[in-house]
Amino acid sequence: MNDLTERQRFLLSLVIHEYVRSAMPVGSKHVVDEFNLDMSSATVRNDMAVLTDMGYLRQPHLSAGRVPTEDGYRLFVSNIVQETDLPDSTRRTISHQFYQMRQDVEGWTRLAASVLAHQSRAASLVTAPHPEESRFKHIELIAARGRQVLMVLVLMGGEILQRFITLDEPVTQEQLSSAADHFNNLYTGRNIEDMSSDHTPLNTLEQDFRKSVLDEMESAESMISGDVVLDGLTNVLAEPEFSAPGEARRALRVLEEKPLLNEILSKTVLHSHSQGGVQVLIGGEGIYDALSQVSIVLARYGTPGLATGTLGVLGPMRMPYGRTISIVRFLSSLLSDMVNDTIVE
Amino acid sequence: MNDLTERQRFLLSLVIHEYVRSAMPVGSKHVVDEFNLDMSSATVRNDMAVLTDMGYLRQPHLSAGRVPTEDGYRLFVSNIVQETDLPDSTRRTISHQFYQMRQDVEGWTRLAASVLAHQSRAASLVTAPHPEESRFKHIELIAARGRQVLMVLVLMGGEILQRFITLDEPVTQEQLSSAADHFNNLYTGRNIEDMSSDHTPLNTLEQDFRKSVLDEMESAESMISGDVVLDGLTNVLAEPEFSAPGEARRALRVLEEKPLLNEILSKTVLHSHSQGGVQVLIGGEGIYDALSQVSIVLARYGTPGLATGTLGVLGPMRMPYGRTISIVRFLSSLLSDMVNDTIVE
DNA sequence: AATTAGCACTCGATAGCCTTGAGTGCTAAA
DNA sequence: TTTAGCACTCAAGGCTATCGAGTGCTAATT
Repeated sequence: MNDLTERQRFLLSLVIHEYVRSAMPVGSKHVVDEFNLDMSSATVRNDMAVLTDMGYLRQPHLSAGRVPTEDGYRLFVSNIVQETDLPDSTRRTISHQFYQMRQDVEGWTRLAASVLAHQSRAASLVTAPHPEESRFKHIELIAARGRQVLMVLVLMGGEILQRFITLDEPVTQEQLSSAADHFNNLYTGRNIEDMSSDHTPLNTLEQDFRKSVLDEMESAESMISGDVVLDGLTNVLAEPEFSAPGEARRALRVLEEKPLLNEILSKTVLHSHSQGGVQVLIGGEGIYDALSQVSIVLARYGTPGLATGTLGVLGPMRMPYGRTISIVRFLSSLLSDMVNDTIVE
Repeated sequence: MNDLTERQRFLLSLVIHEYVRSAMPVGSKHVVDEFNLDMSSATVRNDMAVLTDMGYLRQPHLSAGRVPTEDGYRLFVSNIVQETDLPDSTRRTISHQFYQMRQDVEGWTRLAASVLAHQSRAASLVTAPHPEESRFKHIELIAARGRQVLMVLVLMGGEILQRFITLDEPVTQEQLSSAADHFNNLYTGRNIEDMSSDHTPLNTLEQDFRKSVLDEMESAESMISGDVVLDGLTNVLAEPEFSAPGEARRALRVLEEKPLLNEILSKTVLHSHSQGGVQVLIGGEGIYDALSQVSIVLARYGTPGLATGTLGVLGPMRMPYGRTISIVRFLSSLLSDMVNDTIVE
């Protein structure tokens, strides 16, 4: 496939491996020596010339070794790379950490981000699980100071929304509790549409709250992902490609600019090269300038239709893809299990 | 004070201003020209020699200009600097942003971090408001899948804790609701001690939950601060002192390593140089190696005894202290007002 | 036909050397 | 006490020479 001989693809993978390891252009002789190849450097040279012509390799300077191009990485990831499985002991350790966290939903995302960052030695991002459809589970109304009320809204799936509401006139906790009870009896299990079309008579206070509840549920539904938890940003700073002034900044900025990040998280599902559920976005793909030096390995987790989230890793394009993909896949399935085991329905 | 003449202190402040601006060693002639001083460079030179002898300035190389030392910055911050107030228009814009966020408690900390980062052009950190004492306000028990129960615990002050609990046997939502009601009647407004010494008879299920509630409240109380929200990490990467390989990493790592960060947040209240409520930690103060290149400007906000949080800025030691202190102070008072206006009690 | 040895060539990186100039400390005059 | 004057220091920048890893091409070898 792709007009490449088996040997050329093999050599491409060797060059990528070596470049990932050393971060320096890889020469023909170097490859032969390093991997004890049973051919001469001239042979390698010829094939490398072909790979360069085809756009998979590139020479930084005319007299230096070869470096993989974006296309080279892409070919490698989609056709050549094989995942390097995590050692069993590591898998067990991680599973155990999550088991101990099973009680603390908020802790999951933080733990996932932390584990991803450590294992991949890159920056990680994890969004909390988020239901695709907002369905009412439970409401609690709590009197705060003055005419303020704290509304705590629990959705099917376990998501908790909280919001302050300022009323026109003060009310008692009893009135609030009664309104909450009323809602809980009326709406539990129903989605926005259901609730909108319901015309059970409500008193003025309740009508106010009903509007707030619907508002909140709608904004929850339209949100693609909840908070993004980041970790390991400093890992990226250790990479040599980001020692040039401004490069590190450009790369990490992607993670701090929420609009851009959200766009990438939502679009990437379509645009990128998939590896059985794990998405790999290599170097901006000509679309995102800010990503020109980095790659992102992403996966969704959870149960489609119910609650899903996204998790992934951002690192230099010069990244150990086999290993990273394997880590992301493992954590994705682990988190899916967590979500499924404890989902509120 | 401090054996320094008025002029020497004045010159120190000029050198710091100029160094903060240019990031380059400041020479005697440069100071005279830049600020149109009515004295000769030789005079400045003499005073700068004195300041150097006293340890407030330093020469990177024997033939270059002067750079402030940690002690120099400290003297400057504690005796010389005057705050540069934010323009009224900026203050109003910020106040308005917070006003629009008034309903969304979780949004406060994020907004505060974002504003801090933008205004100070450095990295910012904000912890959510956290009550010093855990007092029970409300509990909600929600059946999840299998024998799992989602416990939602609201504390006085508005903090919401959520946790999954696995029971030995399945129970109905009715049983859960009844237990929750019981707790709400029994414990509202009471603290841990109160609750521990209460011996109202409870059924087995309720005893289990009571233990979980107390556990959770205790761990909330012992937590010094909630989640730390970070923003603007990439701002720091633009600073020239962090272009040296590894320096940026060392500086930002402080923010990613939670144990270290927590230690600093808690200890700093005592150890550092205060500016009327705003704490300034300059260059690790010989204690924290990781901070040797950076300064942190911190303030607590909220109401002591009720709920408090911490917010601040981390930037290069070469930082516009007057401006930064003023920003931190402004946001601290703004957040304090927010907390006081909407506190749940 | 594919592989390999041989070779001339390219060009970034490193080292050495020189010049430049901003900044210094000191001394003597104002 | 301040300032003018001056000799001195030393990093930074420019120039040149050398080095060597790596290349592409051609001709010989398998």
